[in-house]
Amino acid sequence: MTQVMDRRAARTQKALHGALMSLIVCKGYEAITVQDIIDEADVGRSTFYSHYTGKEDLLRSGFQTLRAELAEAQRTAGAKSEAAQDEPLGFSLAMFEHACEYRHIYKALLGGRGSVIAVNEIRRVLSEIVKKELSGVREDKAIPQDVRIQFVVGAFITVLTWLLERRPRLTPSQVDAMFRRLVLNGIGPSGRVTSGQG
Amino acid sequence: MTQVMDRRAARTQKALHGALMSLIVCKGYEAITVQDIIDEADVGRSTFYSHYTGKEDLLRSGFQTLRAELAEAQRTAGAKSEAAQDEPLGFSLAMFEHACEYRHIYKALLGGRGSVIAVNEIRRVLSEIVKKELSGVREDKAIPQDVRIQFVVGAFITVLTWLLERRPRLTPSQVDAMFRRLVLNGIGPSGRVTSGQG
DNA sequence: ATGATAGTGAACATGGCGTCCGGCATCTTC
DNA sequence: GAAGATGCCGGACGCCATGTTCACTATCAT
Repeated sequence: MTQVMDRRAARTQKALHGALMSLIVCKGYEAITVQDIIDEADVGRSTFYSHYTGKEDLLRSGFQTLRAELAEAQRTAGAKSEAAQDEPLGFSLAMFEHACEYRHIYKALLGGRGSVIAVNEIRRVLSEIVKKELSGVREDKAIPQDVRIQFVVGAFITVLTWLLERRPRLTPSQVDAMFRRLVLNGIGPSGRVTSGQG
Repeated sequence: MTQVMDRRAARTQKALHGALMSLIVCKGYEAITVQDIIDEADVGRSTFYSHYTGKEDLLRSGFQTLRAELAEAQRTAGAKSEAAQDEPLGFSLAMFEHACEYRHIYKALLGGRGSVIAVNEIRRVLSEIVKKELSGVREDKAIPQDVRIQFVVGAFITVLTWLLERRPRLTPSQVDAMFRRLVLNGIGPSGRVTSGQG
């Protein structure tokens, strides 16, 4: 797939991806038209369609890159601190750091007018990671493993979205601590529950 | 707003809402065109645009009804079992029951090709409910209240989506138990339970 | 009965989508 | 390095959905 590709084609695809990213940051995914993309990338209309079936296809193909980058981030983070290896959910800190680095893109993708496709893709990538992390955890309760996986992924996206939209200035470590607290302990045990109704 | 409305206008709006719901179940929100809606509802094109600015507006207006219905469900559920009042997150069981009753609609709205708008609206409605429920809980940790709210809402939607897409045959009670377990205790400590859970 | 209010359906302008074809830059082969 | 093959380029075209307008008709209130 990533074989010797015509230099022209490579240049075109790179330009298209870059254009899409810029536009996502500028005006959000939904509002982007194919015309915008080819205009920004400065390529012909038919060229676009000879590479991708539409803007959705282009976006999806971009997530191949993201997947590789995340895997890389996981690897380097694992090497950096071995503590992360031991802890359950060791992936989260590296992920938060990666997300903070590409804040503007993640924000546009996850927030307000983002696309369902993007969120789903992110969910898929995260699910794979979490699945591996949870494979060593005992499963004695009545909660299926896939529910647990989706629960963790959902919580991560929740915290991440909140971070991107409300508190840009927190450090990844602080956010990670919140995330782990929520996922590992929930909201019940730590805070004393007095009465349900206020 | 809900004043004496011209019988004709009322009939039209009802027909449009019904048509939208049917179509959502049939082909999913995204694939619906205005033409589909007015065709299904058997009203003129200009009539549609005299009531709503587009299909998004029609959908949003439908959530006013949903909001009222949920409030009603909360009330009747609260009256039915007083245990739900005492427990934290007493809203969840009634919500799961409501969702199971309108399974096909929720599934089309939340699942695969659903709209961002619908999910956001559902999140908003749920956030209000959860906010009230959590108002009595102490907040001494480093986790802001709004994060906690979004965490609960996210977990609820996660479990609900999973229920709708994977396990249609579980009872609301069973699903509710799973949800509470996850939200209150998390996935970390294998058996640690502080609050008495059945 | 008579205005007033609301719905009807066809036609129109707009704009994005996806395709097609003539033209040309780049790669291969000798 | 020249000539043919490859395949990208870009403008033009048809299609479809959107949202608006207008002359006309049906229903409501007085």
